[in-house]
Amino acid sequence: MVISGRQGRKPRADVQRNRATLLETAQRHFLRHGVGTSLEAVAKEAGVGPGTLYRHFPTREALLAAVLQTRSEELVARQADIEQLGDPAEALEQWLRAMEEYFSAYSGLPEPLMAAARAQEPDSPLTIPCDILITATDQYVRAAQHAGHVRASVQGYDLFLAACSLAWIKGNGTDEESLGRLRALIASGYSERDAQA
Amino acid sequence: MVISGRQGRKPRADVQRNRATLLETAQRHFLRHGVGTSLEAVAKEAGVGPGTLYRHFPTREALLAAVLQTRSEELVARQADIEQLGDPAEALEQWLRAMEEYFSAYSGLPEPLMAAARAQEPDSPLTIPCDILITATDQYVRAAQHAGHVRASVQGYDLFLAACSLAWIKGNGTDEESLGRLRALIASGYSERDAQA
DNA sequence: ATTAAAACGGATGCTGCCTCCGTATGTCTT
DNA sequence: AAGACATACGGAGGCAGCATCCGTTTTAAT
Repeated sequence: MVISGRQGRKPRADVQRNRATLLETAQRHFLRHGVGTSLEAVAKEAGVGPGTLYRHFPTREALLAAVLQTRSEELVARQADIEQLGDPAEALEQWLRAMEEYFSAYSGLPEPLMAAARAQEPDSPLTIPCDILITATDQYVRAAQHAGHVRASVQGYDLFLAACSLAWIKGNGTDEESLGRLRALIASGYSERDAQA
Repeated sequence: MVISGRQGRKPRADVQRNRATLLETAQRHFLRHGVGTSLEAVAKEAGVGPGTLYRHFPTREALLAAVLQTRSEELVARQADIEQLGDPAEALEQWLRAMEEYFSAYSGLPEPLMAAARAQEPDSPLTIPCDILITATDQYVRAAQHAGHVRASVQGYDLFLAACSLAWIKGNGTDEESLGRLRALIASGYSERDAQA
């Protein structure tokens, strides 16, 4: 019996090449046509057959998760920026904006995110990334609560849902004005009323 | 040339019968399988061909609008209840809940509602119903503002969006607890801070 | 009963999903 | 360098749903 970590053979070169091309093409199509875009079209434009696409990414969600993975560096970068500023309330707000923008990148993204977030069993490739985001949100929330800026009843998960919703609304074409008002409304909703810096 | 209002002929009996059967069947399918259910299946179960369905309701949205129409009596009834209570803040809150429940009736309903709400040109059969709801919301908002219970910056449209979002979240399977917290957060967001009854 | 308008319904063409397997490609061995 | 073997490729094909079109049937009027 062989230890599973040991590989008897170098992986083939075309595998990684195809995977990279597929990811790149998928990202473009998701950007242009939303998350529901035709996977056949992606495969065709990537110059591979449908079978190859499905072997690399068995489901649409798997492909989506892989594309998001490559894009997650943005979020990490913004986290670094956010940690710079000392104000926990400001940090929370910026983090929520960062998530919202991340979620708005492709139209139709919030739906699968929500579906993955509620799942306990990681039955979706998006579940783990979602949990990471929720945990991160919860940390920002706790910090702001500790500083007396955010109501005690608020949970990170709640604000994750809120960010998802805002992204969903934005993706459905609502004007930036109404969106801004709603965002402010939510912010005012989670803020502690007599908060003073 | 005949005045368009005058009908030369009694409408055929099967027309109305089919229409009624289709609406009834569609409602059941929307309830069970969501708004995205197969229209072919609806037609088959209603005992008509696909052509008949599409003649009566040229698009999925048209069918949806017609189904919602029959269900709108609920909302009207709740409006009557709401007008009973004198408190405008309470009235607004109950109205928002009523809309949220109405929107949650079929999974996948919030999406087309949002799409119809933002459209200026009534290019969708849902646009007019949506506008009615938004206007009604605005009236509840104004009354509550006048009584000093709601912040001046809030608009009816904003809370319509909020109700849509809550319904969307609920439809995606979020537990009732988180949903309740989010609802409270929103309520606290639009309320005037120093409001006293 | 006849006629003509109006509605029916299903065959049809299309797109997209996903799988399966014969074939091609790349890697290791000698 | 060449053969052998594993691995990946790709596209044909089956399936489901959408939306349309037109020959046929049903219905109301005469």
